[in-house]
Amino acid sequence: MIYATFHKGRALLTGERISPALVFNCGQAFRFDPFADGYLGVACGRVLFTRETNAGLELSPVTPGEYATVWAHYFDAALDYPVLEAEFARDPLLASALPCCRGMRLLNQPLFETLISFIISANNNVSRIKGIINKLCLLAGRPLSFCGLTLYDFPSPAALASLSEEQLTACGCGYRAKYIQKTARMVADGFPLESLVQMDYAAAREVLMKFPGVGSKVADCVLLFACGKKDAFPEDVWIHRVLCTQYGFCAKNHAQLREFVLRRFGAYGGIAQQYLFHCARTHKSVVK
DNA sequence: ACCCAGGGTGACG
DNA sequence: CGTCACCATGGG
Repeated sequence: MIYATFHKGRALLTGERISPALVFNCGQAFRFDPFADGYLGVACGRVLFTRETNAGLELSPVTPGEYATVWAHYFDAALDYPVLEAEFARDPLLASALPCCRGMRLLNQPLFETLISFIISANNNVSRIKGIINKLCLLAGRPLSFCGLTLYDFPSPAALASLSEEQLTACGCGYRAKYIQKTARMVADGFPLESLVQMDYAAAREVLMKFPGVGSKVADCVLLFACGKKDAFPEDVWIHRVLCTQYGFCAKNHAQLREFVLRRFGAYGGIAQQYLFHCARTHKSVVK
């Protein structure tokens, strides 16, 4: 259980450990970077500075109202991670991944931003993904000020849709420029993205995969990181190697993967995936 | 020069 | 349903 207290424009979260370094560097979010003794970034249209202290996780600038309406959900405060991890620990292989994931947490991120970000992620690496997104924000995002600095919000669907393919290519989008433009236009033209949250996993996935540049893996990332579908299990090259080498299961298609994952990890398989993914990526030799 | 990165698309069997 | 060439881009 997470408890929030407030003092002088800051929120202090206690009860469950949340590590900004882990949360913002595990490949789920691309807009937070080290700043001073914490991490600074933009999410949900606001600048946020986070800092891990002995007392807990500090968030600023945050009012009690903003925490209640925005950040509690963003940091997935309703889900008890220690309880979940205790459940995970019953799986010996997953248990061995827990130590390198202390303070891990899945964020509930804005839908449009997540959709575009993971279209960009296709056949790409994290540092380049961050660079591309940063340029898009600089070009078409609303400016936000913080301590004399100017940061930029992620572009609205309309703002992103208004960019030319040349502008998108100039940001480093490469062959994904067309996908981004088409997807942004579909959303700007009124596609009800938020309706995905109410749909079940299979239905929402089917809808998402109709967007250009969204295939099996990107759809699962959006479902897990922005639609609250904790059973979505994105399978990239890393997690494929983990399942294959450690679990002796090499999925041949999505149906088979889903069956295995549900049986092995249950309704929170997507979170298990994130733990295994992060552990594999930080100890490359284990699986490579 | 080659390989890889949180893959998707389209063509073809 | 499965495979496979191709797709920009930058860093190792």
